[in-house]
Amino acid sequence: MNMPLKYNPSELEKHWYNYWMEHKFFASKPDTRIPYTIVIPPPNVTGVLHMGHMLNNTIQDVLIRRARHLGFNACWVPGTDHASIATEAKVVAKLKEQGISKNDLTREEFLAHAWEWKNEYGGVILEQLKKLGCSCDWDRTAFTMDAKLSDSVIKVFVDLFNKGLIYRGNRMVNWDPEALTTLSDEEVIYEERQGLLYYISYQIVGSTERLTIATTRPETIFGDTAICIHPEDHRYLSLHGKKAIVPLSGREIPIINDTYVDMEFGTGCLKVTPAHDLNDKAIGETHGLDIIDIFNPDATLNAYGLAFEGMDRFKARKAVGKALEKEGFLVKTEPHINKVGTSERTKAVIEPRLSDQWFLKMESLAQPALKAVLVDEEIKLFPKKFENTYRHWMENVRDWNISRQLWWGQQIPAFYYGNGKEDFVVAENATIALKLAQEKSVNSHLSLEDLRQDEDALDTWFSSWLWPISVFNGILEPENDEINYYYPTNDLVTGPDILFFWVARMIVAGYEFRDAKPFTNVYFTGLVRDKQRRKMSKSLGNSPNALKLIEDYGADGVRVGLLLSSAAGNDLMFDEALCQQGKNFANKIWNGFKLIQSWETVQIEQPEAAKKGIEWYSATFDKALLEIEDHFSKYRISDALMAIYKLIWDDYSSWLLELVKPVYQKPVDKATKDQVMVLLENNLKILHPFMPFLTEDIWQQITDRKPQEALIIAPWPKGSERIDNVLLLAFETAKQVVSGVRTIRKEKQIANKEVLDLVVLSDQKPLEALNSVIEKLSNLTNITQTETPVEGALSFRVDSLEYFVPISGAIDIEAEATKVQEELNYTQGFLKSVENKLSNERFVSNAPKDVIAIEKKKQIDAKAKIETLIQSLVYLRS
RNA sequence: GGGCCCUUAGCUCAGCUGGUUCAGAGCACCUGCCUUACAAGCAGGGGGUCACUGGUUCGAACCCAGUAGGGCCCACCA
Repeated sequence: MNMPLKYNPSELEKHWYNYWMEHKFFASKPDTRIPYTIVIPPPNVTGVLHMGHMLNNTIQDVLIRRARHLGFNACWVPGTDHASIATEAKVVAKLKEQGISKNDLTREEFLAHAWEWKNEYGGVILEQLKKLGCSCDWDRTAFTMDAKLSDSVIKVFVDLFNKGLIYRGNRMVNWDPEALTTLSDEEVIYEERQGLLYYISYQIVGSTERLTIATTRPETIFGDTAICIHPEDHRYLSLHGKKAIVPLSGREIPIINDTYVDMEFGTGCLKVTPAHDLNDKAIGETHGLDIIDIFNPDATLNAYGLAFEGMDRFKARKAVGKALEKEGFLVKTEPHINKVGTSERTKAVIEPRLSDQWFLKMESLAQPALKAVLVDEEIKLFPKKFENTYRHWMENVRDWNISRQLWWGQQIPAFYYGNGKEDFVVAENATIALKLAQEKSVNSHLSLEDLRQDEDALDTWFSSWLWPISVFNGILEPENDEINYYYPTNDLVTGPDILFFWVARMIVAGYEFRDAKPFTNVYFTGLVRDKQRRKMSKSLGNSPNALKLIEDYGADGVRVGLLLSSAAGNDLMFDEALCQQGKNFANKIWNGFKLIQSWETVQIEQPEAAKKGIEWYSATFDKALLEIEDHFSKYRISDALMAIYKLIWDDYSSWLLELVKPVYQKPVDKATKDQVMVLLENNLKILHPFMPFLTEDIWQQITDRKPQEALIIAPWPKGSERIDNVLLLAFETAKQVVSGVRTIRKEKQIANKEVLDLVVLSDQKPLEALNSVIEKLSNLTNITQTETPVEGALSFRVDSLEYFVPISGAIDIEAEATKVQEELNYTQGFLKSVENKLSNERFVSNAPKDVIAIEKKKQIDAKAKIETLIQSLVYLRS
């Protein structure tokens, strides 16, 4: 067979992906096997693959492929999220480019554009996942606005409303003036901003007195409806019951008392603007204050802003400041750092705003979800530290604002039939709504035309929180076979940034709608950062092009590169060099295969060295397998990969292959080739989840295979329960001897080709078992034993035995003696510390028996070694 | 302001119930090698006061307290 010299990923990847698809290896249907299910965290439908997705989905693919090897019915459900706010913003921007304004379109027209956009670009990211090798069951691809998923959302809304958990309320909400919608608390990111604290003086009505307040937002004085002071503040006792005049507008507002005011801050006087601050609103409610909203939805000032009407809030802030200064109301300004809420999506500064919104009561819903993670441990979070964060959020969970002033999404199924506050009904559709409305209003003449559906859409997360259920249609048909088989799912792999948005809410939804957890394990990946530890972001332009990486390094190389340094929960400092390492690894394996493949076999006896080597590698493999299992069980994916990496690179390639390799152009015995091939196959099986393409390719090259023999579904190797530790230990010693000879070769510049002798100084029966291994790897003619030191030879020590390599030419006796002396000094020091320990009575009486035994063995070994060292020294200097 | 976590080799990180798997790994680095599978490689090698200070202990990277630095989450102080 002709093999290319180097591994060439791009063509092979396409080929094998098609092969897997063609034979439906990714597809899953309920059967008698145990299911293993993952639902993908659905990426934004209009998104493109970035490094976070790559990491995330590689891990999922590793888990799902491993589950397939282990014989589970593995099902990975892919899909996308409609991402209402982000997608709507993109569609609006695109329309704007075409000269179309959203305001000129009807809801239906706009949605038509949005769907068009979705249909055009919606599949892109999923196609990119295929390039990465993701083995999703693509027939199951779901979208959060598919008919069934949307119907599920509506059903759930109606259900929760009927349970009294959803309510409509006029509340202070987070308003994004750019997206023109409200945001949930979770979508607001607080940032420290340098600003100014303005000290403004207010005239007291009917007096020449003035009082000074401190504010960061002078533009909101037009919304002031009171000045508030602390009732016990001695400075202001005279002001109780008086009124003040708002500068610039001239309105009279009351001066009120409330213990909320912090006497220490600013001047101890607080201006109260109930429409634009949550606390002010609370004060306003206790004191029955008016509410004056001074902003338009886009955060420009409205008519209350008088001369500043139409001006943006930040421009208005400066302008008002100037006007106040000009009119003599501004006492001073001070630099001041405050925290400003910004929109996660648009980065716009959030404006607290009073409006009618829909809310979901969370407190009772949170209880089972809290218990499941923290008490029953039905759901495990990896790393565990996130349980603290989870607890904190869940215990202080606030009602969830679920309405958004957007069109792209599920429209809120509330129907209004009149102008009264309670003149609405909630129902799955207009027909049912009409019936309910007729009953509620006691007006049987109401018709469909009289109903107005709420204009708002639901928060995207209000559909994705159902994802693990709704992809199996478990809301609409709660007893269908699929949901009963696949739910609860097994693992969820996602970023910690959506712990609250998504993970916590899915847990809530799971218990509320299925009375069962949505998944068993949650694995949180780290954030992908660049080498300078900066978050990867579009604006910084530091995010590499994911597809370009796959082109350059191969999907397998990129997968390895990403996984190698991504310990669970730690951020991953992405460096392309890691992908290079992955690519190198692929090439290494490729070449290893090429070597075996090239061997001609003949019927000759298997060399002893090969036999021993194969035995040893089998044991090493079994041991590694246990270690790998352990890593997987703890979701230490990176460590599992590293264990395989070292197994294949060091143990398999550097030791085993070198050991069984025939001399150039000489044939090899059949047993060796066959056995090494089996070992290679086992390597491929455990590596396949990480490097699916390369491994499948080699697997199929080893021999012609039927589809049912494909590597992707090959059973995971069964390791031996008992590991031959004696052999492993003996081999370690042999390796050290080999290293010893190699070091001598290197130091004395003796070519590898030159055959050497090795003499072991020992009065005991020497260990001959692995001599064949040592001879082969060190290129020795034979190993002999002696009871006296060898003259004119270089020496080294392994454990308590001394080895001699006789060489022609002069030996630098002094150098040899110095080397021995140094080792003697070290060993004597070591012995002293051991003996100190052993002569310490408290150690002997307190330490466990086995620890003492170990120390005693150390003592004996050290003593023996010292003796041989002294002998050598005496001999060298004689 | 409250809570959680981190600090180990040049870099990224392991190090489990304190004791020979305790000072490790990968990469990077240095020195030889184009030795016929692989220079995308092979062989050999150097490198750390385990952030700092104190305590507990026969024994501390590991437990406790404090200090310094870094990160994350939560929170309405204008």
